[in-house]
This record gives sequence, structure tokens and C-alpha cells, in this order.
Amino acid sequence: MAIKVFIVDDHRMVIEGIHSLLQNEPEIVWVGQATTAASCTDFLKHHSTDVILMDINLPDKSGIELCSEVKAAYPEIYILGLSTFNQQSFIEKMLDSGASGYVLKNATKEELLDGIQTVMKGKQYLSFDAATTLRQIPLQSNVPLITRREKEVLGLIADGLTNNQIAQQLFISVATVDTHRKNLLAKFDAKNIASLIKVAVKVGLI
Amino acid sequence: MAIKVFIVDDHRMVIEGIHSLLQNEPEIVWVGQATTAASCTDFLKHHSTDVILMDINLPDKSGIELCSEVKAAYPEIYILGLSTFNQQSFIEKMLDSGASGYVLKNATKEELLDGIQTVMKGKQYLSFDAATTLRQIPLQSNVPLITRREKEVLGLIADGLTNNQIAQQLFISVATVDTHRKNLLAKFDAKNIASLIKVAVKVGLI
DNA sequence: GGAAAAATCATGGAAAAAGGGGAGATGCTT
DNA sequence: AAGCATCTCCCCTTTTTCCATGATTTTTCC
Repeated sequence: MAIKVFIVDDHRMVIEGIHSLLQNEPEIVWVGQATTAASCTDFLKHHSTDVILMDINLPDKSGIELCSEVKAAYPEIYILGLSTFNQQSFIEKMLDSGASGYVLKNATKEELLDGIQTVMKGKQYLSFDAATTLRQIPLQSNVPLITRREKEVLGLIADGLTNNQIAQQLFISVATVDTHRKNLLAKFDAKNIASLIKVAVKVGLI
Repeated sequence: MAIKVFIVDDHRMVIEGIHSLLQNEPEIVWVGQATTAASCTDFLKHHSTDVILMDINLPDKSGIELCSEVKAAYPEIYILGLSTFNQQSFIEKMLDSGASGYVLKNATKEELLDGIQTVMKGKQYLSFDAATTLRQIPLQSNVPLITRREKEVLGLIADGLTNNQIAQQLFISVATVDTHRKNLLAKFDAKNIASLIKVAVKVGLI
């Protein structure tokens, strides 16, 4: 029984590459492709698939959102994230949103096939080894856990608001904002806001 | 006379995709591929090519550096940059380093062919229009031009150093660091360092 | 060689953040 | 009921940033 595969990626060359990699595989059926989240959901209204290869960056919405939505509507579809290098931080969110695994865009045909077949069995597939060997990525995952309020404050700080302005906007006292700020600095182990923002943006928190 | 094309990209799927796009084109000859800058320069020592399709992000060094090096050693080779979306800031540097143009990774076959043929005529090819139409890139195109020194200071600020520490590290006075800081804030039209760093990281400057 | 751009330095004052405490009020879980 | 996390608030001091204004030297480029 052949596995039906659909792909969502805004880079035509990646679509073309994967298509080319898979086109002579007997156990894979290429059911379609999309370059936007919207056209992906449209497709799913009228067609079925077993596996979706999903880029994390899409033009109209993030792969993370799309992943949640697809999983909510079609829990039987397995989603395999597609990732370029500097996006490890998003991967756990992708998995949290229901993805069954991910492969890197420089994966070989064997890895890709392995990934598709593994998730079809209901297992998780991660091509993490490839990532770490190809360049020394600091294994992070030590991204601090911050609360909803802290994230909110962090966003406003990154927008350039002062503690005072944030306090007004959130209807809380400046002292509270200051406390959140201090907690953020402590959680990120950052010397000041500059270094905090850098890490937060890189890690996808902002 | 067929055009010899070589590609350097660390994403095998992109290589595969472009290969697939070009394989049935009579006027294109695929001479080889590399996933690192090192293997690219190795290849060029023993083989020739007319055009190099070059990714801006490579594992061992940036496409910008590789571009300068290749152009210095083989000025007759035309280089066409390959870009994903959020890297507009690097493109002008790529052009400064000798590239003849660039195409986006979501380009169609026609655009890619057009790009290759245009640069072979010694002209510049930019697929910028496609970028702006496909998604509304917010600011980006007006990424401020900052100087080498400013970038250096910006990096240290983002690492969490204070003006004082930066001054010591660069052997300049605190007043100078402060001036650079002010100029950066002005160029980015940022209210404070927090918002500056956010934009700078997103735009790929850090 | 001259203009423009970049890098350097300075003073002084207002505003904001960083760093150190402590503490009460929720609500959720065990 | 006790424990824990979260959100809330406050005080104090020091450090740092932000802002305004002006100037000199070096580099770069035409």
C-alpha cells in the first residue's frame, strides 16, 4: 500500500527537489503540493493524504499554527516538519503542535524515505544527528520557560516600550513590570536587555 | 553553446530541485555540485564552469566570502546568488562581492533560466519583484546601511556588554562607543536598544 | 588632491534600567 | 491544608543608557 505524500513549502526549488527525490519510489504517491498554508488547507478539504511534509516557515502563517490546525481537523494525518538549520528552536514547538518528526532540508533520499516510513508507523522521526554533525549547533533546548505574562512583557520591551509605558498598557504598576523584567533577565541568564532580546529573537520567542 | 552550471548549497533538496528543473534544458550542462565552500573551491581547481549558483548561507563560510574569493581567482565565472526570504540584507553585499545577481529559492524554472542566461550576457539579474509580491515584506528593504565599526559595536551590545566594556575591548573611548550607539539608534529609527536588537536580529545583521 | 564618509572624542544632564532586598494575593495541584 | 507557581506591589542605590551639541582626525573614493 503506497503512502500518499503532500508537501507544503514556499520554496519551489525544495518542492521540486523532494518531488524529484521521491518520484521513482514505488511506495510513495505524490498527491500534491502547496506553497502557502491557505492552499494547503484548501487541498485537504477535497483530497486525502497520509503524510504532509511541512516547512516551518510559510508566507501566510507559521508551520506551527498550520500544524495544529491540520492535526485538529485531520488527526489521522502524520506531519513531518521540514527544517533549515537555524530553526532548531521551532522544532519542539512543531512537535508540541502535533508533528511526528522532522527532517532537515539537506537530508539524503534515504533519510527522507526513512522519515516518511517511520512516522507512518506512528513513531517519531528526528534527523537531529545530521544537524549536529554538519555544524556545531549548541544543543540549546535550554530555552528558558517563561510565563504568559512574561512573554507579553518581553514582547513590549522588544517593541521599544519603557517599563512605564508597559505598565500603562497592561494596567499594572511599574514595579510589577520591573519584576517581570528582572525575572526574564534571571531566566535567560542575561546581563541586560540587549543580550536577552538577541537570544529571545534567535530562539523564536519574539 | 551550452552553459556550464555549478551549484553550491548546503541543502541537498535545493540542489536536487534545481538539478531536476534544469536537467532537461538543452542549453544547460550540469557540471557539478557542492554542499560546502571548501568543496566548491576544490572543484574549481580542477574543473571549469560558466555560472555558479551560490547559496548565501553555507556551513563553513558565508556565500559573501566565497563569492569574493571565487571572483578573485576566476573573474570570468558569473555568480548567481540563491536566497531565501529573510536575507535581503545580505544581497547587496553579495552583489558588492562580485555576484551578478540572485534568484529566490521559490523561483520558477523560467526565472531560474532567465537568471542564468541574463548573467551569462554580463548583465545583472535580480528577482526582487517576485520577493515583494509573494509576501508583504514589512520593512526589510529599508534595512539601514551600517558601517563596519557600527556592526562591530552592535554585535558587542547584543552580547550584553556595556559601553564601558566595549570601549575597553576596542581600545576606544566610551564617548566613541556612545556615538556609534546613537548612530545605530538613528539609522534603525529605534527608540532604544531593545527594539534595535530585535530588528537587527530579525534582519540577519546579528 | 579634495570632498565625503567614517571614526574618533568630549560635556553635562535627564531618564531608564539593573541589582538588591521583601511581601501579599491568587489559583492550581497534590 | 500545604506547596508551588504566577502575578502583583514596594523601597533603595548604583549603573547605564539616552539625548543634545559640537568638534577633530582618519579613511575612502572620485
